[in-house]
Amino acid sequence: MQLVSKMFGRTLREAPSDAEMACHVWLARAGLIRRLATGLYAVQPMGHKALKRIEAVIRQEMEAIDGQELSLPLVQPAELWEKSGRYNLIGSELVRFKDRGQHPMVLAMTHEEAVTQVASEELSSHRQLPFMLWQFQLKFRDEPRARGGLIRVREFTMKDAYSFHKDQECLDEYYQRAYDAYVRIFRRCGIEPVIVQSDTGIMGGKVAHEFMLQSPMGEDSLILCPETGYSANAEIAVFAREGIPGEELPMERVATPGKSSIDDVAKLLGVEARNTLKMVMYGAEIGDKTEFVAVAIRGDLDVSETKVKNALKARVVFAATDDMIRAAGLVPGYASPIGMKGGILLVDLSVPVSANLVAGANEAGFHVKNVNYGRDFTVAGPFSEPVDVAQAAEGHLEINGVHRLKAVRGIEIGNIFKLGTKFSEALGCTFQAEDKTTRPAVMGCYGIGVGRLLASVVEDSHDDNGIVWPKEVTPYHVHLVALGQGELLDDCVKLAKELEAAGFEVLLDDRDERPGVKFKDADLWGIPVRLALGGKSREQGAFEWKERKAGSEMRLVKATEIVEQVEAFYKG
RNA sequence: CGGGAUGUAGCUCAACUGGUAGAGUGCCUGCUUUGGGAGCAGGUGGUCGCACGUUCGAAUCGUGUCAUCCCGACCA
Repeated sequence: MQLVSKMFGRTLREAPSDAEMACHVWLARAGLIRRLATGLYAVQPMGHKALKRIEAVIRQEMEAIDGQELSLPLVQPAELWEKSGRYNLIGSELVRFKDRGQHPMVLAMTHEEAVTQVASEELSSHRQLPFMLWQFQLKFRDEPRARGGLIRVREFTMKDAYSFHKDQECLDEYYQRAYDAYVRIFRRCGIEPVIVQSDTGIMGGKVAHEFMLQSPMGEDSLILCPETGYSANAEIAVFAREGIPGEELPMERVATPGKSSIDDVAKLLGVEARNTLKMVMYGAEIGDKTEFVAVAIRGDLDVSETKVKNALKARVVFAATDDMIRAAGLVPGYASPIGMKGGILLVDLSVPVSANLVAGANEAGFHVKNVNYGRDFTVAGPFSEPVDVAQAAEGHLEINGVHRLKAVRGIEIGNIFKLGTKFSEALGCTFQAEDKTTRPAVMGCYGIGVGRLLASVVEDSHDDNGIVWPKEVTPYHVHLVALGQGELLDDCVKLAKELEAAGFEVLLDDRDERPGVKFKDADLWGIPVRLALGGKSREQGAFEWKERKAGSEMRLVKATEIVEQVEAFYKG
């Protein structure tokens, strides 16, 4: 048993001033985490216990889908990352350094390279496939912006799993098993995940899902359609454009002095934002070239940079500078697709279905009315037709044009990804197939940030007084509160030993403190079952049984029946 | 990397117009108290982030720097 009087870590009466999110406040106030530096946290003993419970759940589920646990190094030779092409692809979030022999090294931010390298050394025959390797391992990502306590940190433990298959079909089948295992993991942690399709980027994969905790504090925007079941991260969500039909009118140049924003222009001309055409300009690194890219999109929509990046197969897109814009013959604030010279012009699907838009005139202080796609301009560059580069939002039509989409926020707590053969090809992870050909393994990867999941559990399960642990991940099963010393405390120790003999972990508050202090701390720590022993209950040979969850009533339970009832509670 | 803000006791925060450091809480001691963060008394605890400058004198003004937080950009 853990005696509170001896437990390292104390509770705080007030939240640290840097705590914004509820999970950060309660983890800090309960003494489970302490900040060491930006994005770097110490997890104190009680927090560590909860982490280990979460890991145990994950380990069970990984074993249930035939995963084999291993351990790969955090420090890796840069060479490995050069082989996969990510050494130069990834920016400064990848920490690079040299060891004493001046060899370039990195701190791994994920382990695809290492696991593929290791697999390639063992794999030779299709008979060995499929297999799945996984680990709990540190990752280091020098995030430009850590936030939310454990929600977004720089160093963290991730459960990362990698599966290897002889073909796509086998991967597809396994992917579904991993998907189901993920649902079980989160439910056992008390979270009902929202599952969305997610960006696969240029990593070579085609299908990926993110598991989200729905929360207004989430960093991601999710698009859901309750009627059709469609769900996707907003950055890739598809939707039907509502057109603006009309007979094409002659273009007309109008003065709009000092009005360069969509809202200002629309107001001045007495039209809606949806009747305008806006140009959003980017620089894009494609291959080893930097290209100027202009996106023409209807004024009521926002550009999804993820979609732009994917459409262009670009590594990076960034906001274009005024110089780049002028070099393409465009006037910042009054840019128009008509008269653009050079570069790539992407046109969103919203543009061709909308008649007589107001666009810039490529001349400061002027716009042009009644601009129509096809008649007045078309796409330029590698694309022959308009593409989907708009960000979906609340109220848009789902792709079939029948139902309205909903938007919610979410915290990403896990992802699964059909990687394909990108890494196995790059690192030579091949095998001999039945037909004697040599083929690269088809891979999938599956990640869960353990610390972020811990924080998400708390974010999802707390009240005004502290944490409310779900049964499966609570750091202790029973919190015994001794409201006195001497024989009364002896009785508590006796019960604690009985509970431990039955396999439960017990926290015993043996401090010589007033009851109020103990109850306040009990609420902060949030152990599901609190058993208090005071003078009155002791006379009746009973403990006061109080559950942490909302609305539970206190009741007396005879000391002799406690173990049985705790067993029933945790089985139920 | 842009925009905004903040750095004073372990924690949360005060300190006017420049005059030499405060409260609450925590921690230690004693007495009283003992069912929802007790009361009284005494005590502990700070190079006012750091550097330079202005000044007779700087927590306070200026410059620089570092750190932290928020918004955005970024996020295999």
